[in-house]
Amino acid sequence: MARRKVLPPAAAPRGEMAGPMAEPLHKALIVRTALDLLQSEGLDGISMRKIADLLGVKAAALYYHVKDKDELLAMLADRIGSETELPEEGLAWRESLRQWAVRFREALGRYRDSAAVMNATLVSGESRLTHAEFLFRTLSEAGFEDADVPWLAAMLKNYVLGFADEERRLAERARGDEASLSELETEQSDRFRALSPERYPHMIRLAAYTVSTDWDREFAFGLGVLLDGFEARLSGRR
Amino acid sequence: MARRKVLPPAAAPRGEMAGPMAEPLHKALIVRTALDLLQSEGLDGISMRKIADLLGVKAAALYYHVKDKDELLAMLADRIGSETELPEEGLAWRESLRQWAVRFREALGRYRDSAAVMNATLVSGESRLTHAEFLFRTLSEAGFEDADVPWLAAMLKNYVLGFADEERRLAERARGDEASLSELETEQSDRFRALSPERYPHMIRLAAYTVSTDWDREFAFGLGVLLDGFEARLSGRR
DNA sequence: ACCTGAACACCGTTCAAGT
DNA sequence: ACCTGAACACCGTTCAAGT
Repeated sequence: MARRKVLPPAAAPRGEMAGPMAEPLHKALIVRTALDLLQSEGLDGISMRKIADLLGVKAAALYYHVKDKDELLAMLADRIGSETELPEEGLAWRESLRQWAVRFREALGRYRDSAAVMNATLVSGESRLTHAEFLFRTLSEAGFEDADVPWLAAMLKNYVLGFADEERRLAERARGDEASLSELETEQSDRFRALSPERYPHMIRLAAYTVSTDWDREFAFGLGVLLDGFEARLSGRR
Repeated sequence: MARRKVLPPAAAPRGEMAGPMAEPLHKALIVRTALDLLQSEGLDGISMRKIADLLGVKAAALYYHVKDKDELLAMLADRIGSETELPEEGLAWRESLRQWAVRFREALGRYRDSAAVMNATLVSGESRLTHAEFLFRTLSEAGFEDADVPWLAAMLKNYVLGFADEERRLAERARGDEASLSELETEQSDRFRALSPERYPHMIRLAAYTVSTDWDREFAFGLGVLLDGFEARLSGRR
């Protein structure tokens, strides 16, 4: 059983900056490899054994550096989250939250199954805490009630994650089939036409809108609706 | 390796009603057994081999009745969805949607990891289609733009699913630890106290609100915010 | 300190063969 | 028609042992 020799994906920075408390070099390497694997095979394709293989090492070796797979996934989630840049200071709260959501979605879009990875783990790493702090601050300064702030923050986060997850599910259906886009659409509209017109009249009438979706527009639309709801809370209270 | 003999969970109704086109009796039995397993062990604990074991049969036998595990999960999702009763006719759209969301959440609450099961599969079964039709109809009759209806329906569905999923994640943390509720709360507030006050001032200030949550109140709150957003769309357009 | 060998206790799925 | 035996190609994790 020949083991294919694999070059580590982009050599780790091993400069003299590495002080005494230097972050365990291999942890970062493992995370990066796992991220590559996530990209190429998706969440289901990620396994301790494959990661080890890519690193030219036995699976057991990983457990010297990492507690278990869950810890690894949490680190992945934090890495993905860390790629969202916070909006600049001084924006109005609504624009600030809007930009955060847009950028968060973009970051999620850069990795396969990223929403599922985020959902599989609780907030723990530094980057995700920073994002929570940003949301809390923005909402507080906007004048929302203290008790409402964590709830609103969760809603916004869940909106983006839920949206990204749905996008992924549809994208997954397209993968594998050759003619990804148009074929999927005709297939879906066939599914709609097969429905009983007496039982599902509205679904059939609106089939056209469901079948071919402009994801960017849908995301912006939903974000607007959600932030309108936020705003209502604000003007209602004062 | 003694195999424990297990009585099938509630004998299947095998009356003379079973005509020539009778639904394959065993499909229903498999689904019920899987549902029991979901309840007792959670989504991760569900496996074809365990289901077969509970039925006193070999795993391979299941593949005579069911295409693969994904199909089984989709059937589970549809069963869970089917336990949501639609609101009565004649309610105002807002109250109708509110009730639907409350009942959907209740149905999800009756099974472990149900939100994850729903998310793992696309809408396909009859019950989920019926729910979609209900949402489409209610939104259409409320006067929303045709193009917006599917998007709004998705938002509401995703709100409930996201909420239920978050609830589950927190509940999972509690499981296993003995003093489930209060211990979890103190543990969480310890995590907050450990945060750097310079970096996370708002998170620390609002820790009390994050730590002990009244899930019912939070759900109702978020639902109100979301429907406010819907309403804004309506009054803006006309 | 860091890694391997080997094992344990699992998976989903296929398929020829039995009844 | 319905199920079993047996195999294939996988999993995550542990732990004594090697260097």
